[in-house]
Amino acid sequence: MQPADPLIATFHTWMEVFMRRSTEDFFHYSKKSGLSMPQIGALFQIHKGTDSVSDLGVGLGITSAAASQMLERMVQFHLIVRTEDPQDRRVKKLFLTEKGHRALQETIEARERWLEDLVSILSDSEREQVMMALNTLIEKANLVKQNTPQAN
Amino acid sequence: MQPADPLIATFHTWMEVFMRRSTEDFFHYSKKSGLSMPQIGALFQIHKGTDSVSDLGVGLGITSAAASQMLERMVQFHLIVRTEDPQDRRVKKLFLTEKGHRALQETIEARERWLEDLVSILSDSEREQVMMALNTLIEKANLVKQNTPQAN
DNA sequence: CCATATGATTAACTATGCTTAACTAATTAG
DNA sequence: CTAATTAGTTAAGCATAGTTAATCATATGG
Repeated sequence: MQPADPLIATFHTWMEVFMRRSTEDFFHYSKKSGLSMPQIGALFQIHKGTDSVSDLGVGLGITSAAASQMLERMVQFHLIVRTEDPQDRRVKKLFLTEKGHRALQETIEARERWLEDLVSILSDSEREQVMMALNTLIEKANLVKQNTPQAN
Repeated sequence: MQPADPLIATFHTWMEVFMRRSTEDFFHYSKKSGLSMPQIGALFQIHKGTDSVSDLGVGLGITSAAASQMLERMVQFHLIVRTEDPQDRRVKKLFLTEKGHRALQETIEARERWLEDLVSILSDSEREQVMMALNTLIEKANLVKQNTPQAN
């Protein structure tokens, strides 16, 4: 159960602290914005590049029927636009509207609010240390194998 | 909109990368486990120390009626136990069961799976750098003002 | 003791999110 | 041209999650 790698263990501790602080903000934002978690998930998927109804279903782990129904609501709320693909008219192309983009941005910002408080109490040398480590992580994250999209 | 502080900006980038990778895992776990997001939120709250029905409602941003109904289901699923407070018999004390603890642990682990891949491609010096930075963050996080629980 | 306040539950109702099954329209294969 | 496949939608039905309003039991203040 306990990870053997001390760095994994440290990440584990950090995640616990991090989740404890950000989850609450996240839920409260979700409530205030009127967006449900599945809807936020859909915004994320489309932001990530998913652009058809059935792919959205795969990304969210639901049937395409469910995806279609959820989309219908989100289109009505003007979070997403759904247009016909001229190449294959059976397919619907999905895009975030300006409102959809803004909503997604706000969910991210909601989780970051307390990070600002955390950053504000770091000394200059600590800031530099954290900055370098994060940049390392960001750089390396791009090298990690993508979640194989068609793997089931 | 764009944060002036470069460390905040770096955190922002890291969060975007991090969210992109972990949100999907999280949703899939939620599906597989049969736990809904509000239920996971409830487990988190109780793990955090919330131990009465109305406080849980406040923590989740819902009415105590809704909290009571959700608890009833979760008690039936043996995720939570609900006992009478002998001090004040109107109050119900809430605790996670062994099963509840395990479920919560798994939600955290689901988000960490890709972190293991990330850690595995770090060099020794990078590992040390990240380890030190995380320990700094963990230590400082405890000094940040708690989310004022009764602030509305 | 009685009135009031508090914590939790229940009832009635609504919306969302999901499923399966049936259907429509468009594409592709023969 | 027809048959089969694919993308998406619609319908029926169910569970979850939320609301407000009413109720019950326990505490508390006079």
